Amino acid sequence: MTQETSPAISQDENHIIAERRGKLTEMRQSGNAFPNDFRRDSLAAELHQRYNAYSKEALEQAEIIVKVAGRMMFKRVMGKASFAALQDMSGRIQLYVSNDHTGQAAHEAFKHYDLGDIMGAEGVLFKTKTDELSVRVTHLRLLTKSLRPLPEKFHGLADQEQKYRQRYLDLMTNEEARRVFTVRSKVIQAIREFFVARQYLEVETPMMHVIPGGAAARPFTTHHNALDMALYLRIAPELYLKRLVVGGMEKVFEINRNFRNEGISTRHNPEFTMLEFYEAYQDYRYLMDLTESMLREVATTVLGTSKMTYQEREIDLSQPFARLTITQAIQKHHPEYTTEQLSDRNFLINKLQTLGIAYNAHDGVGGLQLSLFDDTTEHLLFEPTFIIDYPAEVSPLARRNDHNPDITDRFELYIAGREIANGFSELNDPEDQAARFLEQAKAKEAGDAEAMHYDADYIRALEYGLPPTAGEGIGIDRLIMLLTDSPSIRDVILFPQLRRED
RNA sequence: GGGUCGUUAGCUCAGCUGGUAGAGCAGCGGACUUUUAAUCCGUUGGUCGCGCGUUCGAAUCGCGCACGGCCUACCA
Repeated sequence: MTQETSPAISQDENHIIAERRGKLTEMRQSGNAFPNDFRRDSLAAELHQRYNAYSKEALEQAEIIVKVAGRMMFKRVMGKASFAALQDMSGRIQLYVSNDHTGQAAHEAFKHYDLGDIMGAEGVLFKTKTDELSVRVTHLRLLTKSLRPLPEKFHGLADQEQKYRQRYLDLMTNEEARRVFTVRSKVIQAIREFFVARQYLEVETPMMHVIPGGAAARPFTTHHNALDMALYLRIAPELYLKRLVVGGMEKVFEINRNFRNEGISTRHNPEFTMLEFYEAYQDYRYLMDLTESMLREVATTVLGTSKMTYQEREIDLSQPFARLTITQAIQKHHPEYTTEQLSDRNFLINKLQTLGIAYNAHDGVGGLQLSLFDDTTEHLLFEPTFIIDYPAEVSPLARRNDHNPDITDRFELYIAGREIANGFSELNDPEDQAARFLEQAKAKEAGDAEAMHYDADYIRALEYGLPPTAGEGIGIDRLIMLLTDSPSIRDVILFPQLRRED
């Protein structure tokens, strides 16, 4: 629009691009090089589904005329006849282009078409010697000239960086990439249907927050010019969704992006997709049951099964998920710790120091147990496991347990050694919430960059009365990783965050 | 941020202890009317990521930088 954007094709571009550019110039001279009047009437996969079962003879007799369009992925020229494959959104269909049926002039023109060109073809369905459903082309048109050569046809695109930067190439050439992102789309669709079927309302709350809240994380900062004020990209939608419950939306959910200004890894992208949902008059135990059914239902709907393989290990979502407290989980995997030791502050501090695990010196027993758990046990929770009874000091938005005010009615769900979900009975006591915000604000002043702000507007909302409510967040990207057997979060995000290219 | 591995033709990759860069695919020219990673003949194509150094000589050895993968840290 305003300036050349890199990577521009330079004058001394490689000969392949120069060759193709020459062909495009010829097309421009002989008419509209970018026509948009071809309409297809069939998709590749539909044709295979409907006609693969036909015999050669039956197909010839039926004389089925189809119009297909797509990108040319292979081309085999054999003198007076040729084969090519068109790839469309559903799959591939083979074309048979020949002097006899397509005409000599059109066939000669076809010989100069390039892999990657987008074309439209009309013809009659038939089956080849080897029984492959194909279109015997009568009319062929080049719809969009491709100037750049495709990645190698057999190996596809292998370079990880290029797959992420130029995802379209990955999608063009790698079936696995298409599969992963199709599954992703279907999973989100299935989740939506799961909640809508239960009378949940889908909502969208602000992405730009005046006070970032709802999670312990560092936000991205931006600035609104007209208002002349700092804004933060949201780290969680939680506080807004609970305001909606105050307003009477008793069942709400949101599937949208969160932004956290932290490191990047195979499990972290600065922007990631989160499902959050809230239901009034329910508690965290109900959420655990609901989560189990949802994951089972989504997996069954999308994959056809609730059993899957993740990085060569079996995950079975059909069995009831384990439910363990933090200390039970530690002891299950590290039986050497006694219950007495795990409730002894001095023992825990000693142990954490010995193991070289970072911990907060002000933490009580619960926080120290959690530090030990995070470092020694979390990664071992391969089978779906709910960890329950989180300490209040690390759960500033969760309701205190009725029998033990030091812990909250909260759980996290671990699968394949990773946190997938975090849910709790919501703290709806505005005075307790105010006190906890104050503690967070104090921690922030003491240097904890991830501590929460005091959110007076949220307290005001609670003072109108939040019904007893259960709420949960599920990391969608990580869930997709499990369901698609992807080792890196970058494999399930279309355009993961990378450094600038130049 | 730290550690580690990588970056060679448009793509996939070789290139040993330093001796002036190669294959397959793609491309170009030719043969071939049912191919399946089509085949056969001929052929074009390289700032070996960038910079500095060591050396008579560097894709190869050393240092620095850029980008990426993996591990790790912060986190979901």
